[in-house]
Amino acid sequence: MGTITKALELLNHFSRAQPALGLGDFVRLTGRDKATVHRHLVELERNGLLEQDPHSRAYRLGPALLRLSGVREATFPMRSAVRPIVQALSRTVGELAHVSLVQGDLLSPLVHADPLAHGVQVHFDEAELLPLHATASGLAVLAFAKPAFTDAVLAGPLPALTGQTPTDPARLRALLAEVRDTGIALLDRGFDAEVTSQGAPVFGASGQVIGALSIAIPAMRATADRMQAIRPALCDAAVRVTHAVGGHLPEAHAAKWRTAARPQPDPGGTP
Amino acid sequence: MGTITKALELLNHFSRAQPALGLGDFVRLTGRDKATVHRHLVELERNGLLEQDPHSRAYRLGPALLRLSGVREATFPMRSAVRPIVQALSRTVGELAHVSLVQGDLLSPLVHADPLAHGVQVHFDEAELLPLHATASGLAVLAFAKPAFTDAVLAGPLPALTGQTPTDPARLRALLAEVRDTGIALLDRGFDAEVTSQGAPVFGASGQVIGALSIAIPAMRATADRMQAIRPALCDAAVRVTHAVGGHLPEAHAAKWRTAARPQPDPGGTP
DNA sequence: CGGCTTGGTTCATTATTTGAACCATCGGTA
DNA sequence: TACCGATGGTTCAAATAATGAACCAAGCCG
Repeated sequence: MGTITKALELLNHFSRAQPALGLGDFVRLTGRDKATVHRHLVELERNGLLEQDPHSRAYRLGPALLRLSGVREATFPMRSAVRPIVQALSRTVGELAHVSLVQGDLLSPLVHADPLAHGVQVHFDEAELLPLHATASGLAVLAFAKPAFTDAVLAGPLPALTGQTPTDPARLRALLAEVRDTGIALLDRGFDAEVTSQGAPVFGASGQVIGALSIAIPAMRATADRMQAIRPALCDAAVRVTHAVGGHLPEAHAAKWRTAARPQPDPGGTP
Repeated sequence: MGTITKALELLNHFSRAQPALGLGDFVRLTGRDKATVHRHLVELERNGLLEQDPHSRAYRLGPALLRLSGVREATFPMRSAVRPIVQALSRTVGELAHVSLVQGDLLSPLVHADPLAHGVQVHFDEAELLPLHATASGLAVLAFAKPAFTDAVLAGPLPALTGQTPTDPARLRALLAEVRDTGIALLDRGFDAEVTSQGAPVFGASGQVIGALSIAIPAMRATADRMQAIRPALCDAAVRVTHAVGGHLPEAHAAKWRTAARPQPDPGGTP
């Protein structure tokens, strides 16, 4: 891993819950030497990616991020193109929906929409990076990613976040095969002990997976029927998101969703 | 200069006018070796700060910026706190106004507001970093910055952007003395041959300068009277911006503005 | 096909990052 | 006042990672 990555990874420790971190916090979080971390922090600050509170000496995300994200949205308005689709989906199914994009071997949230239709609601922090092996979004990505990428992820550490997180590579491969069949990933309480989610891949301009669109439901409301009922809307929205980001849906996938999205005609099995 | 800074400086070459750049472009812009630049680009991409178009192979700013800037604004809403003040100022004086913050030895725009009151209007690209020695904002900053900082900047290269750019350190120091006197910086056609601007410093929590609020006017409309007439509104807005960002206005400065902002009672000179 | 441009890779050389030990400062406490 | 423990920050020899000249590959154009 290069120095640049080591420094940039510091940025990923910020979240809504932890908007400011001190030198010591970073040392604990990264396990790196204090001097190293400090130099990285100073260099990030010099470039405006961080900002140091002159009194508490804690670091927070810097103003350059606003400037740069502004340029991106002004010239390549992916978030604003995707947001209405996610909002519409969230409204029609009455549950939390989000689009997240692959970043290294994690998923980085792009937008989420909260329908606020129920008293109990899945909580989503757009700042937190999501693991690939423990989320429906991640499975949707892994199932359609280049084999080399999937292999690399399955070879890496696969921490169990709940008692139900799939951590065995063999079991994960079986799950991925299912996802490839249906075009949709389903994961019950793999990331959070009280959440079930269902996701569909989102593709980029040359037909490669770039992320996923998912719906997260409190496990208590997530009956098999309900999950099935959601599918058509999910597939439809995933296609729209793919198009909104300038992506191209592989024909194989389009066909899959035309059938998979349809309510199962006969659970007993058809020829 | 560290490796991290070298890599992050690549991000500063993007703008609204140049939202995507190829490897060769960066090599030309930075003067660094192709291999080096390429590695930096790859590492920035891995961390989501850049994104590569799979077809054209050009790089553009990445989606991680959206996520990170979202966290910053959610937890430390500086931009949204400042925007209304800048908009109001822009509306009352009928000219372009902007707040920019110090970042290394440049200014990084935070917000700008366009009143759209005249046919001819100053154009402002929020993505472009501004030099300290050639802008009213920069002079406002240099005048009140720590001497070590000002010295370092004046010792560095001071490129002439127009025929009127002050590039002589001695002349710059004279200008800064004037700025310290009035609390306001005025610069005529130093950055753009057709623009005059006037700026006031913005202070941080411990009373140090962190940036400036400026008004930029097409030189043809910038009569001395008009520049003078603008001052009270500019000072007032700068105080509000300082407070909005959680900053503290040094008492010396507050006093200065109370007098400087008032229309000059007698141009002939008073005791 | 050959020449030109652009993106990307290799590997010996070189400069930069690294980290253990050290210093400074703050807040609390006797 | 002196002491203590925490926290942020700095130094300099040792080790590792960054560098760039030369090279390869793919697309484009006549």
